[in-house]
Amino acid sequence: MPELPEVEVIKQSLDKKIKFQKINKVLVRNRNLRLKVPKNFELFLKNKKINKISRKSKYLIFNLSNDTFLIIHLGMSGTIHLVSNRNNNNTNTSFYGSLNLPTKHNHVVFFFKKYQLIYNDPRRFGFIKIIKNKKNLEFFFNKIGPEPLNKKFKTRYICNYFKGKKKCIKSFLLDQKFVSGIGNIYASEILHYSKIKPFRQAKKLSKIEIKKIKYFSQFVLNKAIQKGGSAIRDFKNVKGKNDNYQNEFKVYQRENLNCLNKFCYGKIKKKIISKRSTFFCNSCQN
DNA sequence: AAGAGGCCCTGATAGC
DNA sequence: TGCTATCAGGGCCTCT
Repeated sequence: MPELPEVEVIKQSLDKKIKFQKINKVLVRNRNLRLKVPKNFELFLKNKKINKISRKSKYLIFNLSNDTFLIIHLGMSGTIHLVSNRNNNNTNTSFYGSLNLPTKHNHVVFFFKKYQLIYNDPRRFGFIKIIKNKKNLEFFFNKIGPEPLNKKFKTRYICNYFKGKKKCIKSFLLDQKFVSGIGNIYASEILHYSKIKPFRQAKKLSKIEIKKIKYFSQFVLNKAIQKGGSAIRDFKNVKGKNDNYQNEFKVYQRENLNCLNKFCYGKIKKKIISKRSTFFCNSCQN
């Protein structure tokens, strides 16, 4: 379940390896991703150069030659692997998203001079899409709200957005139209830091509480990026098991364990909110 | 308009 | 052992 930090880590890693490289060839093994990979996909990308790699919320963006863009969304089980062409026996292989290249579900392969970039996605909730000019790109991202790390994510913006909204705060943190980049794991973590119960109604939050949510959204995401993302179930990070944000989880998947906050004797509870498991402390979150 | 719920999908795990 | 049920989750869609 790659959220903003995981995608950022992938972006930074890819930047070092395939920026300014030319796509020599594309192989599509399975077109049935969340969006169908079009028939002319391979031909269209052939010989296009990657001029820039960026990220917007959970989307990876490749700026290609001729004002075209390739965007990749990893859904919840998508991973990206970068395999060196020099050794086909998988020793000294560079990869992102998993410690080993899976044998199944390698749906799309991009061939570069030195590397193969492999898009793997068992559940196929992710997609790869070509966008043909900057205006269309802007239109595509218009539907998406600001990132927590963006200047637009202001206390005033949040307060205004929450006016009259009965939906709970946890649901809003997952609502990409309101704020983009937070997924189910970090939403629980952010609310625990903020000491706010996930099922509180958005409109009933005080300004101070909203400031806390804003602050800890940034805090948690930044810390996760620093740690190289989280290695949970489908997502494993290139930096290895000992250095990732998973070890920092205060509530996620800690049901019935003690709250880690000093002087708090509460227990972590699990509750399903809008079909997603949500973790919180029954004592120190108000 | 806002919000609730369904759906897409496969793999891991639990229970019988 | 082998079957079925359940859960995991992001985002888009439909319905009220």
